[in-house]
Amino acid sequence: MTSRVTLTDVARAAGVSISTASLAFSGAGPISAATKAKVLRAAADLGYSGPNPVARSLRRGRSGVIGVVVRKDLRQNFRDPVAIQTLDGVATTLGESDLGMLLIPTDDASGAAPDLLRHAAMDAAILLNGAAASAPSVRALRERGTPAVHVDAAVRGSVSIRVQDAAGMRAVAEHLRGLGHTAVGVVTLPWGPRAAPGPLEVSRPGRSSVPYTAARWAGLLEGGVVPVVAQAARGSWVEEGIRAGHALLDATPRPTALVAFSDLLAAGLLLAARERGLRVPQDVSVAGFDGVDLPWLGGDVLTTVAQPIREKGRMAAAAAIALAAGEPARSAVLGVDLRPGTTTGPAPS
Amino acid sequence: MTSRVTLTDVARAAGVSISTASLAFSGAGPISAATKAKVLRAAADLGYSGPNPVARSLRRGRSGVIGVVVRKDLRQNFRDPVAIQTLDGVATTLGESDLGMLLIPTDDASGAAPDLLRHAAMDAAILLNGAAASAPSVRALRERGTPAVHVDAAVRGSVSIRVQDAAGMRAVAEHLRGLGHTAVGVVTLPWGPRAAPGPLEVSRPGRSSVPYTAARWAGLLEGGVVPVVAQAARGSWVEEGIRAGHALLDATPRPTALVAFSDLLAAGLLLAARERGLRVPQDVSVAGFDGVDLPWLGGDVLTTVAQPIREKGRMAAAAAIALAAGEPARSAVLGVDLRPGTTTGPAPS
DNA sequence: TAGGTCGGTCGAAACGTTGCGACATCCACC
DNA sequence: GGTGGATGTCGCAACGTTTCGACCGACCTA
Repeated sequence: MTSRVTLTDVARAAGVSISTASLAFSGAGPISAATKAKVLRAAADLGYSGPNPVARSLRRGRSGVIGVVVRKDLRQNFRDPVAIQTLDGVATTLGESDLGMLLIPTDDASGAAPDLLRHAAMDAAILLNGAAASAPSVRALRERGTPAVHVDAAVRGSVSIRVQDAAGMRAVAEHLRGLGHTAVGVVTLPWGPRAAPGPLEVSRPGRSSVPYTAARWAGLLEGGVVPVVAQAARGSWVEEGIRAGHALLDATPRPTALVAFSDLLAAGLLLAARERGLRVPQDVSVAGFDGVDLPWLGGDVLTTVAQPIREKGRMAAAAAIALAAGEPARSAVLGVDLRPGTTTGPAPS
Repeated sequence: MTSRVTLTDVARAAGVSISTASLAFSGAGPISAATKAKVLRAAADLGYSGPNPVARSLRRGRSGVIGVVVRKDLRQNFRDPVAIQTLDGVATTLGESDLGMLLIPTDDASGAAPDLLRHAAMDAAILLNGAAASAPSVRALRERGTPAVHVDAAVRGSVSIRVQDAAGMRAVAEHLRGLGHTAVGVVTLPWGPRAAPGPLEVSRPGRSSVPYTAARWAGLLEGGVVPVVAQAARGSWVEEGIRAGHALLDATPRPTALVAFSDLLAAGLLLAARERGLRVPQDVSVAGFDGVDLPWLGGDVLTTVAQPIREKGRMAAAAAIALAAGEPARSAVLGVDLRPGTTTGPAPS
């Protein structure tokens, strides 16, 4: 039902050859103004709305679509301001090049890549958020020969766009040490696709299989902070922060500072502290990671590490565009920025 | 660079005709197990990863892609839990049919439909959130002959999926009247693409050009509540709720109840009231619309009208799938449900 | 043994474009 | 007046698939 009328019909109606009619639309190649007008006129008369995109793609060998691989549960995915801003950056840059953005939800837990990923028409793919960098997805793209850009994860032989996770967390650690904190509690992002959420053995937590989670933990240690108690979250959600917050504040001796691997988690920590009647930062300091806006936090300004999220998305899109065109693309690691707020202060004596 | 090897190569390598090789993949039509295995074997050897989706689409006359038209600024769009859940519903249902989801950001303000909307390959389109139902987008789809499903907006001659906006707001109005409130302040969703945000003339506000905003306002009146003061928001954001909340609470006499056209706005109202040291609901009642989770609200449970957001998305997707297949689809208006919480109470005497 | 059926395979014709090379036509210039 | 270069226009061959109808054995039934 799309368009029954084709370029052939238009050409016939205009009294020109198909090639000429094509020129009138593609704009590439010499064509007289008169002929062009004649063709466009005929097209309008027939209700022809431009060349069939599928046929054009086939002929050109490019679909004009970039696949964006996201977590299956969009609800949880998009509840995360980081994911949203990344996506926004991607959309902005793709839009500037008039490229389509095909959303491909994948389920990390299931062992197989979705059909869409294996069969949809696309010139390149962007795997968002590291989480989607699960083996099946990556393998499926390899098999298809579709070039891929990984965000927040380094994959051998692929382009990746990341931020300085370790350095950022190191800065937080040093900030807290400078304030005299020695008893620090931590809530991390999920430790791995199949790792259980909840208490984490602080002495030897093992290495997280999520690249940025591992890097942030490492940064903490590099900065000289060895957490006295830690919790792994199920996701970057406020509720998880609240839950973890209570768990961490139950520890004895009570930590004087809490660090979260995301701002949403940090917000949860803050709320948990408030629920217990603890003053922030007098009784307990709280720091996060990401640098997103949390307008509902009230007067507090969260101490956090700002990462250039939107820029990350833009760079990923730019890389994907290059790869789609057959050009090389470079990986990048973007800088982060410790932004002290009102939620961290000197350790209580 | 996608796949240089084609079905022709595979057929040759397997020693069968191209048609037979095609059958081995499409599965449609009779083919002996032996031949099929032979073909798949040859395909694996050559690194052939299945039929080229573009060529298949051209031949089949269907692209397997549904366009989803959203507001240009994804950041603001996806900050809205309603939009996200709708999208989640759409994604779920499309995923079940292995259909692709092409995100098409549109700028309502600009007069033209984006190139993507006019030229991308898709079998049908879903216009989300009413906001995207601006004339240029709709016209562009009409011209292309692409069937469209409108969410939260009724467009003549198109399928639309909506909720009972008026009835929901009427229920809120009756609820508040039952509690004895007579001085009610309101913050609405944007009044129109070009309408100025800020104070609204309550006696004759004019008709909102946004369908659901108009319907909710009408519902309020039907329920017997004539606002004593009103503010139009710029969008469904907490910050706007806070701003509007202060403006509304500045009115004299101060309203005893505040109604918001969305839960995010209601959350803002709540925060504004708290900032002023007002007790909710003893000093002022607050009600919202949507029924989304706001885990960071603290102990309060917002009185609101729950709408089946995810279901709305699913129905829109189902309708789009039907239209894409050339089948008819029905419009629908989904029911809503007043859910009294702890934020509304008797009017102070 | 002849006729009918059916499972399996194949050729060829689309699907709707684009772009290369060929071919006119015309003007300018020596 | 002939040569050369623009300038438009056109035919034709892809692009990689699917699908329709034809074909050909083999098996079944009368």
